[in-house]
Amino acid sequence: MTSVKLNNFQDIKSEVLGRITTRVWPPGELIPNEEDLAAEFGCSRATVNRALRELSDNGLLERKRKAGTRVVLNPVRKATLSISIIRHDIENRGCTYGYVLLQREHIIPPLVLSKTWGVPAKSKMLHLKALHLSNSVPYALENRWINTKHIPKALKIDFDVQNANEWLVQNAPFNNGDIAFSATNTDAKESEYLDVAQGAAVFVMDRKTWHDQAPITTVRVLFAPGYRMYTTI
Amino acid sequence: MTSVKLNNFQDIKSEVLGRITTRVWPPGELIPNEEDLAAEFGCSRATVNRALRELSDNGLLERKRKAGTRVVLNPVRKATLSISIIRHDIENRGCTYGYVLLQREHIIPPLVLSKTWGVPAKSKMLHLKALHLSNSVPYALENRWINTKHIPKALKIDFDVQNANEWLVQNAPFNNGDIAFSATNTDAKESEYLDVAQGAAVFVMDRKTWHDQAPITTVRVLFAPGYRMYTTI
DNA sequence: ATTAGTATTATGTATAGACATAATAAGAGT
DNA sequence: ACTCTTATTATGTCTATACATAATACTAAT
Repeated sequence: MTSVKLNNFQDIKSEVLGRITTRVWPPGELIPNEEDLAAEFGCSRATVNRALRELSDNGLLERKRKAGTRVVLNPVRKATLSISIIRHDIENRGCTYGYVLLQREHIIPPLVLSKTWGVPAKSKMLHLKALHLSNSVPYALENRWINTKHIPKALKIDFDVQNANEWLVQNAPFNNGDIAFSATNTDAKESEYLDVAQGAAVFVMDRKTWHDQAPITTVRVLFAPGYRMYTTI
Repeated sequence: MTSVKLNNFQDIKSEVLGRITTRVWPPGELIPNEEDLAAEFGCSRATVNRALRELSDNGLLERKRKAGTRVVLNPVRKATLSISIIRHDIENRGCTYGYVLLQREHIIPPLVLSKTWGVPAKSKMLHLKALHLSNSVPYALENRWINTKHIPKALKIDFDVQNANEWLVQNAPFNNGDIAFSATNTDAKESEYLDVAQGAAVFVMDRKTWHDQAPITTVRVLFAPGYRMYTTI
């Protein structure tokens, strides 16, 4: 019964969202097709298309050619989270960032790693351990492997002064990667570095990145207790 | 030098992505405007616009009217993660889902909660504790508060047989919410429910949802050790 | 010089029309 | 019945054009 003319896709998005949440169009229901909605809203089909496409991207609608658009039965809400550079996280909170390289070695990695990356078992990789500090307090402990076969330049960089994370971002672009988040109890060494009691629960991020098929780097970051990763739906 | 005609926005996206990653357009650089790119790629401006808009949504480009489009200096990669219903997570792995209600009470919540939600301090809320099982093994422990002022129906539901998560999804729609992920050591009770050693590190999700301004529910879920949340960049 | 007003520019979005494509339904042939 | 072909339908996308809007640069008036 909205005879109001909706002129932009944002308005249409929220109108449609409203009908979903107020169950005018309940879960599983087939909604009118784009042409009909365009007629109802007094706009073009392209505008309706964009609104519905974005809602579909957000996981609220399911769209299939010929079959039409229906409200998702079990809305799998999609949240986007920004994986930023640790220094930015810290500085955005008004704290001063600090960085310490704990360890650097060019060695043959554990078999698990060369296996999962599909690189020869005997080829060396660059292994770095570093600590990120916020106001001189341990913030995150980073354990990184760099594929020097693909990024030989990395061997010449002095990671004592240059943060590996930031150097890689600038010098070793990647186009795909995967991330896993989990929790773990710190072992003796980790708790020492992070200055917490052994066994303290810490938030963990494991990330692997590739450029096309070539592995770039894999990193495991343990965030000091109290760390929270936020997002909105 | 690509004299190949790119006819769809996907091709243009990957071409532009390629130029970013191979540093033809290095971080911080201003790239040609949409019209010029359209001419180069032999397509219309609308097509270029969509490609660039999506790359901007992914956090790779920064676009400003009049100023133009430039490659982001510190690419804050954006990962989208799907917050699904726990039962789906379990069933998707081919396991059988189980659910046990541990506790149900209609009580005045802790002051912190009524404060952050802006509800009267003396008004009761529905408090539920439940355990999600995968193949009869504890998978996640859920601690939930439901705003019965806004969802009075919830008081009449038998959450012994009906999973609160799923009932709410179907009956109490929300249009915004926020989520935080963290890690914590289990206390005595939690470790008992999850059948793990006390102090075990567990992955935690805290979620609050609203419908417009009205708070719907807040839930804290502790996932049994070993849980990992995945996403890709 | 400072301010107010105007022009310029690149992105943001809408529109009408066209064709492509996936999924389904209907019909024809064996 | 069964398979193959042919419509039909709704979404997916492209095009050309138009105007809106934010941010900047330029210009005239005080």
